[in-house]
Amino acid sequence: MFETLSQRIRAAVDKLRGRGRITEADLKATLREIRMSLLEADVNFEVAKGFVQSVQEKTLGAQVLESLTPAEQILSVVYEELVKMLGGEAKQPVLKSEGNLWFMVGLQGSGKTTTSGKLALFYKSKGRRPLLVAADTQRPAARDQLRILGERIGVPVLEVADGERPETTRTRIQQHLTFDYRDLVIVDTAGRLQIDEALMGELAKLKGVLGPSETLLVVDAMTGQEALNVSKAFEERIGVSGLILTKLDGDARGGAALSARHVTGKPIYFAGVSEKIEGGLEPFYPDRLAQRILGMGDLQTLLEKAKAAELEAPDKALKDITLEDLITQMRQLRKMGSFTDILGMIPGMSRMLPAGFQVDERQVNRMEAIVLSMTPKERRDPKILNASRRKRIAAGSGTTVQEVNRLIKTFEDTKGMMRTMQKQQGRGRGLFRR
RNA sequence: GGUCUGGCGCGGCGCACCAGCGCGAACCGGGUCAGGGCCGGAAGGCAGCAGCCCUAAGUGCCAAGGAGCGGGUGCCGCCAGGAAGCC
Repeated sequence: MFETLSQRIRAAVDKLRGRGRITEADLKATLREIRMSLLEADVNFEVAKGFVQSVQEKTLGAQVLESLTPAEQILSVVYEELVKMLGGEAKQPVLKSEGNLWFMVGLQGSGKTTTSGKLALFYKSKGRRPLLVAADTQRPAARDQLRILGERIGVPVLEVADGERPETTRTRIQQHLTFDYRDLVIVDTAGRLQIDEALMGELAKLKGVLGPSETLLVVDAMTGQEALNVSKAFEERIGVSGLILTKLDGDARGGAALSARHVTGKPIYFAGVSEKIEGGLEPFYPDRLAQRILGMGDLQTLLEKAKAAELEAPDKALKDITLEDLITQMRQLRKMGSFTDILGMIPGMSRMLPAGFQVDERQVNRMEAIVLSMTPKERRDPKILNASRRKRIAAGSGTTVQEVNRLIKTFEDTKGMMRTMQKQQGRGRGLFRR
């Protein structure tokens, strides 16, 4: 998917490559091509228009960075905007520690049932205990499908009876939970080939009775703009909290996927990337998709260059690592094994480490908890952490003020270290940033 | 009779009280509370930060609706006053 779009955008930008200067006319021509390719990819007209416009504004207003060619700069703006269009930060549905009830809605053929299975497996592998509910009261075949799926992935499936009333379904779910405790109930609702009033009414009623904590709309990415109308209808009649795009691996043009976030205003939680149940569903990452569209290789180097350029720009604030980066790194290292072992392998690293840097998994979890207890502002700018804030964070994360202090110290040290390394050789970046 | 003055009405413009919409609390608001914590042998409980949702004081937008205020306001309407001049 996106191959055509990807090629066309890159071709458009490539034309500017190797040029030292570009005029506004050049830019306009490029943007026009990008817009055309977006439209051809079936991106919503308004979205495409807005996209091109903000790229233009940003590009014209951009500060000229010496180390980047004009083409590279435009590409990086396009990338940023693309990420924004896709929803910016990746979002995930809210998971409480128990009593989660998720409603899967969508048209028949959107892959709703398969997706329910994938979701169940996804969370099962994360240590949750899911329960699938086959809630199509009219088509036994749909229930069979889910039952077979459930057996395959080892997740129990509760089937409704033909014409069963919502109240009965609710009671049966509750009964099931008393003898087999489950913390995530995924309700696979009935689907139709098209939107019809009767179905909507039924779903709305079932939703009212069950009171789901999330309502996930499954949308077939291949259906193009029509998918957006479907989304709107579901949002109006039933209310949707997030989207799951399926069949992203298909050869469709993908415009719907690109516009969905913008048009519906709902975050895309997951994307179905293969027909396989195992690993066929991935959390939706706007930045990764954007990278795929624009071509990974180009972007990797480009983003690094752009960041480096920013670092060198004298008055622009140094783009330091943030507390979140620190945690991401720690998580990765936690997965790989002992922290100190890894660092020890890097020549000269061990002596740069603050004393007492030994970290075990439990410790990393606690550090993570500390960061997670901070407000976004605090994570960005730890300087504002005064005594009362530290006290709050410690209490909220189940740690002590001393531990909070230690984390901040570690962070500051690391930051200092990064700066030194960047200044010294502009290399070594790879360790703490990807 | 008009020009002129005053009052009322209508219209316009301005203000912005209500309504509407948005933003809005690190902790010292509410809900939900991931992560982490606490109690417990366990089963289970409990407190609770961030986030998210809601809300307060605020604050911004709006000026179509409700209530009102203000004019170097209108070749607007009605009433009243009229010294001189002018038509």
